[in-house]
Amino acid sequence: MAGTLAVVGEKWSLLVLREAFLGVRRFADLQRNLGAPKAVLTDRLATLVEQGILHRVPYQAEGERQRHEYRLTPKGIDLYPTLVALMQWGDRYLAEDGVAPLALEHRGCGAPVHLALVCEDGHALAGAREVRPRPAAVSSR
Amino acid sequence: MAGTLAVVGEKWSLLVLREAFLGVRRFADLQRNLGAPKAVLTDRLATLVEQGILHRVPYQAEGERQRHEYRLTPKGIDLYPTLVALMQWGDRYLAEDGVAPLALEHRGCGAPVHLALVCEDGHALAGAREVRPRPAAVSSR
DNA sequence: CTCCTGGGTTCGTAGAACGAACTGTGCTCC
DNA sequence: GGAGCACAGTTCGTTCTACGAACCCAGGAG
Repeated sequence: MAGTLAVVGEKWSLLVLREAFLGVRRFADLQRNLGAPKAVLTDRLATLVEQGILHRVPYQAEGERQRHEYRLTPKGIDLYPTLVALMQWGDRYLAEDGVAPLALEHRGCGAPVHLALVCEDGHALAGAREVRPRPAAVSSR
Repeated sequence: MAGTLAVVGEKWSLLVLREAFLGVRRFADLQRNLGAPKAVLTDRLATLVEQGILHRVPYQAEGERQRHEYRLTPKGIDLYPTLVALMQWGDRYLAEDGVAPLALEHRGCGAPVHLALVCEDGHALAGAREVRPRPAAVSSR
């Protein structure tokens, strides 16, 4: 977990990924939506690419010169639950008007989507208190 | 989501919360386990308390003077899925020996626990691609 | 030829994190 | 009853990072 934070825990990384999940792929759009300094954004994108979370893809729009855009790799897509978890907590505790700014719905069935803790026997867990952490192997650290 | 990151996105906050979920409550233990500078830890604990995520509880161990410890509030406990999400991703992509350093099991049934995306009609979703984001109300932001 | 836009890089400054040293308080042990 | 110790901080000086503004370069449009 510390490792994950080392990879995506820097100030703008997760916000960049949120934009990526919303379909924003181009540098200028990211910069405008986030309001981050360009230098920082450049750096965050570079480390995300380096970590294999984003992929730099060249493309060419009609009547424009070649540019490149940033797309999520499968490794990046697997960060989705993390983003959803942050969103849900924010919706619950920080939504001023009681309305979440972004709703997630199941494509096709239309019902709202949320994260749940489940165990492999199929039980749904109510909360953290039903979970017991168990250290795997006794190693260093 | 940006709000959530503003609250718990600073460098050590989520690590402090991980320790809290593992039962570490005392300043010195946190400081030892995390290796963070004391000044930073003091600051992070103060803001977490201020945000209502931790609670500062005085206690008195036998034969010791009064001290205080930090406990999770319900608001803090609701951050559990976020922590689990980060953990799962780290286990999948960063575990060197292929073994997760910490397993979560369902108290009572013993089966491994993980996070799942579900919709309110009870369908389990395979991944981010089955989710459609829908902006709620068009406001200022 | 000049302007504009996308995607950067290069500054100087302001703020944050770091480690080490210091403070204070209530133990226990000699 | 004084010395030492552990816990919980605070203070201090240095280093690292973020920030905003300015600059650069390429290609297309006017």
